[in-house]
Amino acid sequence: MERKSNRKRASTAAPAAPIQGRVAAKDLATRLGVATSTISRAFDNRSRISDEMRQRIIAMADEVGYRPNAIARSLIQRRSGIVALVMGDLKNPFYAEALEAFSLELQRAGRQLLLFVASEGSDADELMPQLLQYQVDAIVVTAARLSSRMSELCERQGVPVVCMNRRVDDPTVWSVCCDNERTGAAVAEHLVGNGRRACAFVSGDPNVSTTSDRLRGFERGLAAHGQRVAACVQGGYTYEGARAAAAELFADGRSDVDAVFCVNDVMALGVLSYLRTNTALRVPEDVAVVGFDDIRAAAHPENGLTTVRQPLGEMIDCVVRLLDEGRPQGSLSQALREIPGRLVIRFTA
Amino acid sequence: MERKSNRKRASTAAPAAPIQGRVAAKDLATRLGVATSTISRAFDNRSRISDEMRQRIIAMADEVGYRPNAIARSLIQRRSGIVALVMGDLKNPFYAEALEAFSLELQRAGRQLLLFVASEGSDADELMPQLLQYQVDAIVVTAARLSSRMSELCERQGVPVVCMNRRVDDPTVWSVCCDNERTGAAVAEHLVGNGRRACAFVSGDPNVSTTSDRLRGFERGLAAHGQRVAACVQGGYTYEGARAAAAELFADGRSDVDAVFCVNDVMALGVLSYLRTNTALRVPEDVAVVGFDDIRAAAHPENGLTTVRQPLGEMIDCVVRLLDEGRPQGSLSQALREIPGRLVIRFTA
DNA sequence: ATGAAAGCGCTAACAT
DNA sequence: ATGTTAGCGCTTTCAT
Repeated sequence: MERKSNRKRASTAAPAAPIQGRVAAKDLATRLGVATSTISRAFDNRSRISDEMRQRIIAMADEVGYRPNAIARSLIQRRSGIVALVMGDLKNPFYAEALEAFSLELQRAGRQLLLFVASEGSDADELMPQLLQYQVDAIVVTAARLSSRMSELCERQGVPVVCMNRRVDDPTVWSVCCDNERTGAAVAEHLVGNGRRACAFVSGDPNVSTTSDRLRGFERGLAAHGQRVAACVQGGYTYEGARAAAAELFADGRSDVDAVFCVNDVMALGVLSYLRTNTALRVPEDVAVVGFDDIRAAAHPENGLTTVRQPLGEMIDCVVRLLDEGRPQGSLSQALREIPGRLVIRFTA
Repeated sequence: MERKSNRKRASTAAPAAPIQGRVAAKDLATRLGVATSTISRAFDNRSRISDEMRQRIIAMADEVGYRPNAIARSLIQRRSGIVALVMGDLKNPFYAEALEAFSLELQRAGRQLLLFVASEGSDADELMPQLLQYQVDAIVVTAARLSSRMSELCERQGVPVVCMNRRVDDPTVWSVCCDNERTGAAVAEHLVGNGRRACAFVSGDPNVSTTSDRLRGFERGLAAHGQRVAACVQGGYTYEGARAAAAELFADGRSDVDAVFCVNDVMALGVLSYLRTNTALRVPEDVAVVGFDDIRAAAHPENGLTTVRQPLGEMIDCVVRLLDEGRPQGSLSQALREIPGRLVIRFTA
């Protein structure tokens, strides 16, 4: 088996030649005295080929270490098998868990995951052109903004987009969320039901649906009992941000706030930390704290955080199913999948 | 501009046609009355092409939304620009942080990241063939085992492999680690220096270098002061596992153990939690706790965990640099890059 | 500086 | 059931 490439190897500044000595279908075909198309068929289960021939080919392939080149296949099939995932903050364990689950689910489906991280502040826009070059079959966006310009770009290329844990006002893009508004209301019910009279809200980015939907529900739930949100501060989605927010909330040392609903668990843990290490206020006696996501740390005994469990598994399943649906065809509401979340009551509220 | 594909569109069970209406170099070329090779040159900076021509082409490309197909380019250049990353447990914030940093670094270098997660217990082996099909330029493995059979497979394909946070006894594979043994010894020094007399060790998988190297250093450091490891229990790398390990360690209620060194922070936090919520032992007065990694939660005021900071940024930089080096050529020790870690003293030891 | 032509490795239509 | 042929979209010689 000699190398048959007559192309001169770039001996210039090429940063190491990664592909070399690979055996191609042609090589196998020559060795076995069959056509390359037969080789191809041996690796396609729905193809008519004799069992005996397939055996021979697979055996030889194993021997010489042949596997079909997925890049070449993608080119001709115009389907790469690759799904792009644009993520925001992996420091939030919720997204790390989501990523792990999503990756496992895709692997099971025999698809590949091309990962992009939208760094602090930046949105998904800059990454889009780069990612489309790789002919991904679909794009999943979470924890990052997606402009309508980019949505149009994807539409033109015919690439389905699904936003996870984000609701987008765009009927050409799928959105998969927890039913944020209803669960927001449920949190309010729970707090008021336990006699809380001054409920504060610690938000992330108020322009993101995840935050605004939960807040709207929370307000509605409070309003049902004649209450309003006692205070609304920004926590920037982070533990440190939430500590600062808590400092603001309980600054004078005897704020009347007796409950805090945080838009995610990371922030709830920050608030908890502040209350416990910087104030004399007791949780839950003096102040109740509620989070959102139900990350693993929420259940740790020293935290015992009351929170809303996001149905991560179901959300992921839904996302993966939508990948094969193409782009949504119907109305805005048809492009939205809301999956019920559940209030998990532990010890902080 | 009409679609020029005469290939019949599979109207069978094709799960939504992801690629459609895309504009190719040929289309651009026709519109501009130039050759496709000229289009190609306009997108290659080191190519000789007149500025004016390039302008025209780029302008038209922007107008019609053309971008070169990276899949086709990969095929001909035999270089995909894709790096595969095989990760283990993303629930450990250290790996989530590592992933985020690595992704950002690759994006900066204009390369793509194909992510694989080796699910619980499974190793990287099953993923390898699948991943090699995609003609990745290099493979980074972390938090997963890599068999020598797989290493050989990669060698045959000429694909460089670098193991991060893992030391592998294979001179054909790069290993990038913190200097685990030295820092393990430093932890022992610190504990003994503070008067500890019965130091326990909470390990992960004893067959993984990360654990065994740290333990060896720890033993050496203790031995220098005539001490030995008082007890060695398994924590399985998890918070829950570490709580169980701590329960074992302090079962009789008055174990003589006065220090615990955990092979990662997640476990150290588990031990801390157990001590604080299930025993009357005070940290650090009665028991010292030391972790490894310096994840963000270690610095949280309610934890104040003394730990070893892994030089994550430097490690990532090193990994990315090695990707362009091809496979290591020299001896085992030349294939190993050890980067100094640093003991960060907070309040638990 | 640009064009023409070959071909990366594979699959799929069309033959037999 | 297998072979022949064309071509996916691009880059890269080789000509001009």
